[in-house]
Amino acid sequence: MSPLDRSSDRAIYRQIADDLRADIRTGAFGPGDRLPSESDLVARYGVNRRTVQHAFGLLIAEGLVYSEHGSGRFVQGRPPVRRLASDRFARRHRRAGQAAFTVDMEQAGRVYDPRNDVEMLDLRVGAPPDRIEDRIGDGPVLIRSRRYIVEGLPLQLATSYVPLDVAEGTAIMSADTGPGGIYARIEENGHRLTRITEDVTVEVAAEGVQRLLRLPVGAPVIHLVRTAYAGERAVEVCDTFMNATAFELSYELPAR
Amino acid sequence: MSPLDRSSDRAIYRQIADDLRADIRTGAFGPGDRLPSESDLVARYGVNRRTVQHAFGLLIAEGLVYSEHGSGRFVQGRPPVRRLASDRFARRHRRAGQAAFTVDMEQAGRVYDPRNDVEMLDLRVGAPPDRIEDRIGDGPVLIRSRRYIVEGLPLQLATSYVPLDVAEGTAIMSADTGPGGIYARIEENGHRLTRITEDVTVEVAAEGVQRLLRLPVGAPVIHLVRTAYAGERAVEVCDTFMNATAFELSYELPAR
DNA sequence: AAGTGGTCTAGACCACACG
DNA sequence: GTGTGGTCTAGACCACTTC
Repeated sequence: MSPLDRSSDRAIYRQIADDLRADIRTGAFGPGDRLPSESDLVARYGVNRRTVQHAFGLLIAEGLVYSEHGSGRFVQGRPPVRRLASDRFARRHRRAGQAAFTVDMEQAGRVYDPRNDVEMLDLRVGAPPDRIEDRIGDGPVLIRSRRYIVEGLPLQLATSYVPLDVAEGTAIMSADTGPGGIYARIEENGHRLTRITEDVTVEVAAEGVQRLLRLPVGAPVIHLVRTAYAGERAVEVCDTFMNATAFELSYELPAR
Repeated sequence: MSPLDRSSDRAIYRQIADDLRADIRTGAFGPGDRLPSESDLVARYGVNRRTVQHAFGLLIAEGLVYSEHGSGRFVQGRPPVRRLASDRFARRHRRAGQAAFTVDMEQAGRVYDPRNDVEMLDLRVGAPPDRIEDRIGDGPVLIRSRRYIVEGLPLQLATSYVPLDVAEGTAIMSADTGPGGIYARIEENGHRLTRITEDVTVEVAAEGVQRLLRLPVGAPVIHLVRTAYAGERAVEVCDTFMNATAFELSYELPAR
């Protein structure tokens, strides 16, 4: 730890954040370690508690640290999962019985078991919300909301919308969609997928999302809307919120 | 404006943020409008100034509001630019003399002139940094750093690395790369592009990036690393930081 | 000069976690 | 109970913008 430079242009809270960041990067504090408490740092630097909190606010926003009320602040673990968009939907994976998320986690070397680590939040027939209706039409759809938990941390919320006539009579209607996931069932039902689009934005997590992903207030999330087409028809829209610090999205484009 | 509910579980600063957010969404304050000052809100809600600041902190993190020291806080304008990744590198655009960024801005209806709105930050021959060397090899490269300004706002920083033998003798070496941009010149020089990869992460802006993009402290940026291949060889790596609230990334994938 | 936001201090009450 | 972080108040000094 370096002493504070009170005469510096750099704000005190930033200097403290710099110190802690350096300690984490050099490995003085490893993943999962508890960082010094607010009162420790107040004593060490001779500053106010709010100033220490301000410093932690930065590190938390950076995804380097997380806070547990009543317990302490800890170094965030694992690096991002690389999500190979152009490979994860490959038919060969579906044939091998693997859904896309499982492919990602396996390639990232994470411990993930689709039988235990997916929570069904909602499963019903209904009308699509407005911004999904633009993509999939206004007929009745099957709505599947689920939360993916990896190594104890919720990484992703996904809500799939499938036109009822596409889903009906398949395992898409039930909690367990079977090997290869939704896309395998859609293709078995006679809709051969031709192309998939993904639209990616970065947003600050709304309150529901923030709570379900166990994120700090103000944390960014990746909002990804995927649309799968069979010919000209959209046969699935998947609305996904991902922990922004936990993923790297990887795409391959043709150079037409 | 609704009154505060002091007995609510919802923190005061969040209630104030909710109020202001609603006023912006309903259009009570439009793009570019100045919001009430801290002292206005202190008087209106009967809270401390720090609490008002905390509320603004959320709205700023959301990209809804920006702050000008000494002047006030203002409603952030324009919606995100949709960046059609699968189309923007199409050869037909290069043939038409348009670089990828120009294609995006034109499709988004933004006022942008590549002759005035690109600042060259760096243009030299050197060694690639480590994380780029992994992609492009350790030979000498041409390094081009530029900042893209749209309607007065810096939206993107991009640093291109091109192996010197690919760039030499072309307009890539000079400030103005000519119609169709770098990729047009690379292809003219005998390297036909075969594929492009893009790796996307979300990060909190480091200080240099934050200043150059005129972002608030702690703001998220999209970090996009694009690699262009001619056959097996990487002929350009472009390291890009984008204002995360200003872009929507749009991809199309084959359903192989 | 007056108004604005940026930062910092001092002190307080609360909710949550852990032993 | 004790320690932890979450929130709020009161007051202060500073830097920047505008008139």
